[in-house]
Amino acid sequence: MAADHPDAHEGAIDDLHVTVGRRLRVAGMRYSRSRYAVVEVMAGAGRPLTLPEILAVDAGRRLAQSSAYRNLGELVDVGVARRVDAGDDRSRFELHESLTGHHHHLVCDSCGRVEDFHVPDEFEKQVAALVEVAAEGGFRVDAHRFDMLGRCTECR
Amino acid sequence: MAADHPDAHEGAIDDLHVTVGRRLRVAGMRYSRSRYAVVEVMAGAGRPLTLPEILAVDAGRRLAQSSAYRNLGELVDVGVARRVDAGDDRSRFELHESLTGHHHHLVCDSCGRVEDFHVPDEFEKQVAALVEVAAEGGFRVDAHRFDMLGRCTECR
DNA sequence: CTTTCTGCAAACGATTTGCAGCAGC
DNA sequence: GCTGCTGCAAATCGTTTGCAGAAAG
Repeated sequence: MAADHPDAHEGAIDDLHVTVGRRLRVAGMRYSRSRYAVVEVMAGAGRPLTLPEILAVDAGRRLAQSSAYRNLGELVDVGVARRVDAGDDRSRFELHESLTGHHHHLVCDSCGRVEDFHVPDEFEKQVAALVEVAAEGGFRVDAHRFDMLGRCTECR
Repeated sequence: MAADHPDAHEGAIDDLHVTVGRRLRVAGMRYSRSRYAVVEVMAGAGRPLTLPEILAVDAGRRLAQSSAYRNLGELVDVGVARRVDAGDDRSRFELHESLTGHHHHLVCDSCGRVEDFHVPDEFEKQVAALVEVAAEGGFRVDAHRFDMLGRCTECR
């Protein structure tokens, strides 16, 4: 539902894989089937997924847990994926914002589910102002994170 | 913001301990020396601390790691402390916002250090508007989290 | 005294890593 | 063939938990 468009144009999912393949190659890595599958799953989710969730969706492929973790770590390193923290003990992963567009999250304290949430430019402008304030204090801001925590529709 | 505690008056540190003691008592718990020490350390830090940091500051008291974790968990349960997530693998703890006031964080990606950061009301108003949007979508927002990630003065 | 803490050590669970064999170019 | 990737199992590491003895009230 939240699989909106991101940057400039970017048409189909094909472009996504082309881009991912390029980023991996630049880093001297191969775009193996496992990695392709993991990217495919994240692209189709529209929200950050835990590793068990990624393995489940990709069930038919019998990808080893350790390989999935390894792949995700590498995808994060080359700027294709991002690790999302939801407060519970497990990490979640989503495609990097350079591929899906800047957004924030709604985190359910009950079930842990995380949904994407897009905010108006107005809000981001305010953030830009705060980045300035932080810079004046000697802190160089590279990114920001805004999450709203509460109860999702299922858990209310 | 945050679940308001009726006894959340801000003032001297004495008041802090009185308040903490009351909240624990209400929950049928005692304000033991260990818990007092942990609260004291957090109050003096002014930023979220990891468990090793808390134990270090409180070195002279030889508090067992497991007890510290247990105390912190309980303090979180009774609304005296809050667990802060900084992206790395360890949790950080700070006094609950009902005791210190609402604020956000600056997180250093390099050293992991987390600093408190207060934002103008203007910003919080925007957040309130977003909370409305989320509510319309069926998500009940109980709290929010805004962090700016980057390099602190030490690590630039 | 009775109930709630604490310390110690063992248990946990998510994530990481060493290694031998398989796949990609 | 090289080189990099995968599966398997063992190793990590922060955090949690079971218990018996030590405080708090």
